[in-house]
Amino acid sequence: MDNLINNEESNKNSTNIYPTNFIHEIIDEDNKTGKFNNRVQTRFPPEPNGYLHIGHAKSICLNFGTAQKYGGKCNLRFDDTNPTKEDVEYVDSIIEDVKWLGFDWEERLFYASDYFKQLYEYAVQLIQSGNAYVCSLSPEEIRETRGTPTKSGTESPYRTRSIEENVDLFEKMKNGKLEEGQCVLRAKIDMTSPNMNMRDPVIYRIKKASHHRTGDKWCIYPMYDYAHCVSDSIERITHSICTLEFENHRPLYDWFLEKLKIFHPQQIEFARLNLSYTVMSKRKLLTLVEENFVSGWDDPRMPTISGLRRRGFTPESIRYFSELVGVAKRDGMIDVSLLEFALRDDLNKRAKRVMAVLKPLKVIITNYPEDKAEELEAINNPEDLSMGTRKIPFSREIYIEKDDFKEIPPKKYYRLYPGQEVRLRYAFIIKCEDVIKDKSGNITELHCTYDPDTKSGSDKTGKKVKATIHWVSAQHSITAEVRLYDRLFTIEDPASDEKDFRELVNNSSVEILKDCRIEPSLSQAKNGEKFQFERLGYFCVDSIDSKENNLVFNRAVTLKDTWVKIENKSSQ
RNA sequence: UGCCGGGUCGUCUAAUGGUAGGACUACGCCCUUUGGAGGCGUCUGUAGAGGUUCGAAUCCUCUCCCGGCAGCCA
Repeated sequence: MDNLINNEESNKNSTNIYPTNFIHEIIDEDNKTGKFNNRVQTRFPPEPNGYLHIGHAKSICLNFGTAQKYGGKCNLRFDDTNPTKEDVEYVDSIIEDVKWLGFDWEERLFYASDYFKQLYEYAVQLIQSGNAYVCSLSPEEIRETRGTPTKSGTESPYRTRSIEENVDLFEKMKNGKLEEGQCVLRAKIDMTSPNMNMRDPVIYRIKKASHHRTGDKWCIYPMYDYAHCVSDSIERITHSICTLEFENHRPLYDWFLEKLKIFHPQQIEFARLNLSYTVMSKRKLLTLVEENFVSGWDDPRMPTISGLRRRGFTPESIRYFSELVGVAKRDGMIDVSLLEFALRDDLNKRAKRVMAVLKPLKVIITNYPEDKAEELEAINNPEDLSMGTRKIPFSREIYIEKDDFKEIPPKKYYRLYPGQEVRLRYAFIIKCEDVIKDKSGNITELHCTYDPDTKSGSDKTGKKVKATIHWVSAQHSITAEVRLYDRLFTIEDPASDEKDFRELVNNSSVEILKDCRIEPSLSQAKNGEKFQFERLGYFCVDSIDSKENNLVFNRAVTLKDTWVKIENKSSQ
């Protein structure tokens, strides 16, 4: 009985670490039947033509996570078969991002271009077995003869060329004797197939372009459908996991491997990730970069891994998010609030608390001595007392958040207003006595009194206040820039809108605050370091623009804010 | 009008012929020296119609809806 309970417990635990999904069920079944000798080998196969985004992160976590769960391996393989679109800049960024996410491909860093020679030889085999031919139709003619989804295509007049002629022409293609567009190598399958991918798809095309790895060695390059399945086969991939749009390609994937009679991995498709209020297509992301809607691929508003990293996301939070979204074949849209939840959940446990005033309002504590300053003890993280405490300076003049004062308090407003008392976090209870304004009626400062007997930790007065607000000492605090980010698009699904996505960009997706006041301990903050600014949110030192004497913080995510909800409700 | 794949709370995702559950969101309450965190609770769901069955989200039939496919892109 005890054993049974323990087993159930441990099963539960392992389920928590590796949540199951339909792909793992397939693998379980394969392991039962011994299909791949109980071996599990996956791969993450990006094309180096853009930066990785959160959708790729899901795929990375799935592929590496699946390998981990089954004691297998996951390769990193660049699908670099189109030199005109690819670049080492992207290779480098992808390597950095996958590593940062916490995954290790050990020595298994591969490129489809590593296999160009083998791919070529296999193509010759296809010709020799009568399964491929060189087609001299123009690109336009190929398109015209392909038919449409509802109308079958017609066979190319070059389909019946002799094997010798095909071998000869293919060699000429390889040797640069023929020009781009003059001919291609095609698989000989079925021009009447209801699956367009099977209507004699192109295997090789001529591209007299320099490749970022093979240079000018090749002037013919294999197409995805051919290169991908063969690359998987060469690497002895067992489960080739890809997104739904390749489902129609699976018959072709299988066809090549059957004709070549080589190791046959199983392709499995799952639904790609869509996130609300952003776009995920590389083309659109590139447009945002090129047309300066954002500052670059790593702009903190971008859904790219590098953007999220700069924004303040942690690898842990992204991996957790990937777990939360699940894996299925149903197309869907994940609410960005789930991503934010994953980050808060992580940072709540780990981020050091600190006080920062974003929109400062000066407060003079009139009954506090002018020349006095004292140090108060603050807890670094109430969720984790092992993170210790620190000292924060307190003095007669402090800054509080403008929002924490209202001359005329709305209903349910608990913070400062004339005559009202609040506690200063880790310090004293103060009471607002006077509101000082300039000639035009703007509030310039508050005069308050404090109760010396209410010091945090040693308050014996039993006084109760409705609110605790954050603050910094005016003379001790330092100035910093803080960037507040909001969603990049104004609507949930920019891709589905009839308007061009450029028109849907949120014009106020960033607010830059230059005169924020932060507690002095922050002068030591390192680039990339993350903090909770108490009551405000989680912030990350910007890794690009922040300098020792000019700190810049990015707001990664706000804290949940009950007051905002109350405020919104009463204003409706 | 072709082929392929999908339709379970607002959003994701479980239940694999046997109590429709979880997470996020929203709302409410408790707690709180962060209006944070935490705790408790509530709301809301099997696209439709038939059928098989003691019993159907699950199997069968039909209908409806959504996505993908006509690059010498991946």
